[in-house]
Amino acid sequence: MFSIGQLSKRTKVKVPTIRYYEETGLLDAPERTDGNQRRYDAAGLERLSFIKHARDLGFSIEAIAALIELQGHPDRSCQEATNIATAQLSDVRAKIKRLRALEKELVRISKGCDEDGVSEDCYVLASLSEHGLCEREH
Amino acid sequence: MFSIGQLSKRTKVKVPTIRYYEETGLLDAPERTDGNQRRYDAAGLERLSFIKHARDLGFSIEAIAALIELQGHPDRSCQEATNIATAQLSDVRAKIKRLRALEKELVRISKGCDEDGVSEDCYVLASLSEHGLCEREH
DNA sequence: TGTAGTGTCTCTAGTGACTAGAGGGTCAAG
DNA sequence: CTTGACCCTCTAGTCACTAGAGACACTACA
Repeated sequence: MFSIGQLSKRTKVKVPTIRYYEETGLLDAPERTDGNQRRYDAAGLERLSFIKHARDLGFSIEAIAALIELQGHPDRSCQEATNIATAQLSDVRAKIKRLRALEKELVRISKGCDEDGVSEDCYVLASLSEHGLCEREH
Repeated sequence: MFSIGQLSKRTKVKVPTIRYYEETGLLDAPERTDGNQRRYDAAGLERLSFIKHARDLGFSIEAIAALIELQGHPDRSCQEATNIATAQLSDVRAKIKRLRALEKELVRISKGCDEDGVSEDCYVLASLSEHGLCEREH
């Protein structure tokens, strides 16, 4: 049995975050000592590791709740779990796409003035003022 | 002079967001009609367009406040504005890098089971349970 | 058994950048 | 002068936590 602090160290999830997961129902409420402190078993550790891993991959709490729900239903697990993962993947890809557009624009903007010290019309500021200076939508 | 709704339409910034910008000091409080409604002039429109554009490029409110501050100081504008833009650029690049790692991992995970319908050990769920199945850190 | 020090408890409030809703007042056209 | 669209302030909610206060529990050592 682990205390919340030990669980925190093993999973690298902070103590208040663990309590937050419990509050939101992602994590089952564990047993308590006589003094009202939480004591976790191996199942709690496993569950929290799962959550941590999914969060690291950017899944929302909601998506994780759905995945956990599926763990209890092996009959319909695989396809639905894959769907959730695929949705997460397109989300990530959309974000990448958008960020790459921003990257290009920012490169263009910041190249404008940094070469010859002070110019009276700052290209960065001018670019932000006039959308017309942009090469594409963002 | 524009009402807040007209300003909203022109800039595509929602009305409550405009009020929020005013509240946080990003936007100057405009004149009011006798009936206490906001009336904006061209300067207000320009300022809000600037903010919108910078937000679209992912600058934080804090960074935008700094950029606005610089607009009043042309003597030290350029270098500092470029620094802010460059910081934003590295931020964007860091995010892209991380997302690309996630993308790879998600591709790997979701390829695991979607081919032959139902399998009793869902690879998606298994992958999330065991970090050891991952190819790299994320 | 006492005590010191670390860990844990609950509760409230704060983060960033908004968004939603209630309950009212104002403006402009017809 | 009424109708309907617009606007006002204020509070509370979003997501996924994070921070802090004030109190209580556990453990190791003397």
